[in-house]
Amino acid sequence: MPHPPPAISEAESRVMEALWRKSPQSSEEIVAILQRDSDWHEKTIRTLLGRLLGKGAVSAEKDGRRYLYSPTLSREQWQSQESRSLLDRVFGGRLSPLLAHFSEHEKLGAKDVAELRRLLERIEKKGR
Amino acid sequence: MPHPPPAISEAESRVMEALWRKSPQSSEEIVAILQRDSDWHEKTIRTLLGRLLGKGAVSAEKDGRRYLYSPTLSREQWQSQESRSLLDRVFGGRLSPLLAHFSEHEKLGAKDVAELRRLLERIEKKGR
DNA sequence: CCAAAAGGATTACGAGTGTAGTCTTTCATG
DNA sequence: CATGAAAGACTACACTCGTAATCCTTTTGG
Repeated sequence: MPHPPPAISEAESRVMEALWRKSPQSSEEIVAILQRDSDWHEKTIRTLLGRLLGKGAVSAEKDGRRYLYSPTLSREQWQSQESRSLLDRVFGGRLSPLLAHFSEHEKLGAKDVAELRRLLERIEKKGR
Repeated sequence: MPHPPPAISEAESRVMEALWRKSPQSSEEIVAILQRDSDWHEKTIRTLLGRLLGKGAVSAEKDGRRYLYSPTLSREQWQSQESRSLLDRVFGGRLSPLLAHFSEHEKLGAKDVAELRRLLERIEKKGR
């Protein structure tokens, strides 16, 4: 593997979000979207896009005189990286302390509980 | 509240770990511990300690000619902050997507499954 | 008493980040 | 054809972080 998985910064991840929702997209569209739900300057958004390109987290294909951008890193890959990172940094690499933490210190909604139940079921089924 | 919760960097959190395990401690002890399980230079460790002091994440009480340091931020508070941050940044602020993500993309160990089960039980009991 | 060690305070310096601004090229329009 | 707007490329700048080195005091061992 030539490239280590690119590290995406907080601000950059917002740009990725736009691309994960729809791709490919021109910078114009991306700028429009992000200006709608953030207060970033157009230049800022383009800079972030450029950095993502440099990192190889997005690719660009020429479309006439402009480019169309697409994510190279999937949202799932990114979520995995980030989750892994939290687990390793904060919870000694194990999921149980994270879960214990949530059960003790954070309130779980009905949806969370339902999801938990589904998760367990799936595991039990799979676990033969 | 005068101070927003201090942001602890990766390296700084290692120093916090030492203090969470035992406190108060002198910088000498902290340096010794961290030199044992990292390859940081003494100066580096002292710098990190100093930054944590500046951020208000640890406090120092004078003990003769030196200081004894104690954490101001608890490990649980920190874990909460970091967990919250992951959820907000990566999973739209909800726990279920995190769980769904783990169930679909990460392998869970027996311990994790057991913890999950206990968690669910506890919740069910509490939930009336 | 003096020189070295210990502890803390200050300074350093390159990479990454947030947040733009400027420069360049290229179409499109009057 | 000359201009101006749009997209991208390059530059900027302050701040955090990782990683120390240097400077200043105070204590202490010879």
